[in-house]
Amino acid sequence: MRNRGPWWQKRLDDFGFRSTMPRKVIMDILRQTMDHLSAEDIYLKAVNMNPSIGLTTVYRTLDLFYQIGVVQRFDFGDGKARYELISNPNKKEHHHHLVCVKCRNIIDYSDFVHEEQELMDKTEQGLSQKHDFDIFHHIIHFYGICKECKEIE
Amino acid sequence: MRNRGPWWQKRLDDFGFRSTMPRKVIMDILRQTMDHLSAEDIYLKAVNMNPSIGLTTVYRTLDLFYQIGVVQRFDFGDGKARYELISNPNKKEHHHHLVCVKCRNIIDYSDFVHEEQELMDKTEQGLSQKHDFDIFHHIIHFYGICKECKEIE
DNA sequence: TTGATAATGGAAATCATTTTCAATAAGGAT
DNA sequence: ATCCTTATTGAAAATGATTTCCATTATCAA
Repeated sequence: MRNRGPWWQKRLDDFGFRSTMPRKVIMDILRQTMDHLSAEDIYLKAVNMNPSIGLTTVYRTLDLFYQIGVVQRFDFGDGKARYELISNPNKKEHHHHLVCVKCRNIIDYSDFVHEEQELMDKTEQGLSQKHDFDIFHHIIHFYGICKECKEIE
Repeated sequence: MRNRGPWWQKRLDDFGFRSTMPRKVIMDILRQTMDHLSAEDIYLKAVNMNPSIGLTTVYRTLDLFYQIGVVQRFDFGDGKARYELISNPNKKEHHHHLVCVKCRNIIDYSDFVHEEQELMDKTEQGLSQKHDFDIFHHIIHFYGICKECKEIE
């Protein structure tokens, strides 16, 4: 039975991967949060839903999801990878991140994205040509101190 | 004897840190390259210059340099931190990175930086206000495939 | 229902980085 | 120049995230 269910299941199928219980559980977890979860965060939630799921599988699954373009993977500088679902595969909804270097909280923002997008497109084109480099995507992170951490001290 | 030598030595001194042999060696290495070296890259070069230098010291020194604002630290997604000297502490010469996801090579670019800077300043201001967030710096990385890797296949 | 094999989980391995701790060396005071 | 305090060092062990190994299990096309 081919190409049934939600888009990410179709994508698994298209790539010849199976639609297994751990993959469904991990996908559910990703869909139910706005946070930027680490592999271990996800593992803890997954075990809660089905104790038989192993940490190894979580790592493997997240990597698989990353490879087939179902999640984005970020590194915010705390030594662990963090994952975010790509909710709509067609229009890559563009947002970037504010990272608090104190509490390590991450704020998504999508303001200024329009002007930004223009400049970024222009920059990408220019860079592609100048360096003969095929650009797939870019990331922008702002680092600083968040409201709460400012107030604390 | 205070505040002698190059700016980074002054900075060490201002922070009350000593100017030791390993620190000098590591600084020399950083000044002699345009590459984005990992701790181990630097360790290998350092041992070449003075076999008594230990890997631990390299990690510690790089972290120290980072803390006092002498180097920048980057993560390009290959699981190891990479370091770049801040050549002039006053005018933070702004450049960003093109990262080849195949060969992991990194190209610095400083084109488009002027327009980019304007937009980034504007964005920083807007975000700071909206989220009451003090922004210190930002990073922009472009990911893609470099010229050489395209030609290979 | 079955059979080939993709996927799994647990344990052990790996890799970058950090911690511990006793020995050493930088640099202000003498 | 020498002494003395203590920051700094190097080696080994510890840590933490992620990966590999491998025997068992589960998915899905036939």
